[in-house]
Amino acid sequence: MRIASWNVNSLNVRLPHLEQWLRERAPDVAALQETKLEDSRFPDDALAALGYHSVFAGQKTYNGVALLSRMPATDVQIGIPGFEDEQRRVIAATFGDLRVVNLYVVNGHSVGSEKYAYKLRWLDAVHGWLASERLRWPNLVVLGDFNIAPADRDTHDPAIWNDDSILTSTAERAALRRLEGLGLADSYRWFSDEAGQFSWWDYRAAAFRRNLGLRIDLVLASEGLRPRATGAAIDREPRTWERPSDHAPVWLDID
DNA sequence: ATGGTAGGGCACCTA
Repeated sequence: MRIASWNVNSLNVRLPHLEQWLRERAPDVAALQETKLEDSRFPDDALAALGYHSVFAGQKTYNGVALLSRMPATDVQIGIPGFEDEQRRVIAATFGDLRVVNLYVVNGHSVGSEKYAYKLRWLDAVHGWLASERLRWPNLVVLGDFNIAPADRDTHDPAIWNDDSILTSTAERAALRRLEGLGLADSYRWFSDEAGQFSWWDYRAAAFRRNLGLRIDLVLASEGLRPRATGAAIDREPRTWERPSDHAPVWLDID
């Protein structure tokens, strides 16, 4: 079973990319972020033609998340329970014995900004919710665009991406570690200790060609899934296509 | 190099 995540940065623009990628990589579950589409415009018919069910929570212009799956979703949850938020950043659903939580974590703009405070508040609310999800579901996968690079080896330059930089600051990394403290592991690290493996590259300054990136798209999995895990990947190929998303798809394969 | 590029939507905001 392949569980994937991809920040598509506008599904309106990236639908052809997504269709090709679904055909080639055949994920069983795909979590999408930054769909930037109102629900009435979600291309569920086109995705159904490829054999995927869709559940989604979108809005105009910004944010938007979706879960595509071979089997229908049950127990769909949109948003963080008890946390008022107009921004569509969270959708969760159950597929068989697996609970899947798709997150588009707040970017945060810059350390100390209002958006940064919102990011930390939002992550705190996610932590509280996931603590109960973790008890309810032994097989829990929390994946998406975390907008946090877990460690220095997940950045192209730790001098730039330091304790005071957005996406790598001390408080952001502490929030990520708190989520991991619930018994969730960065599953990519079950398979690779390599530095310089990135999932996002800025559109500017030829960052992809120069591999100036960050690994901020993560698949956290409950420790009980580790014996079932058979591989993890960052799929750089769609980043080489014409008019790409700035993010690469990532995935975890489990038996 | 406080720039650079991309998406949405038509003036800037977000990333």
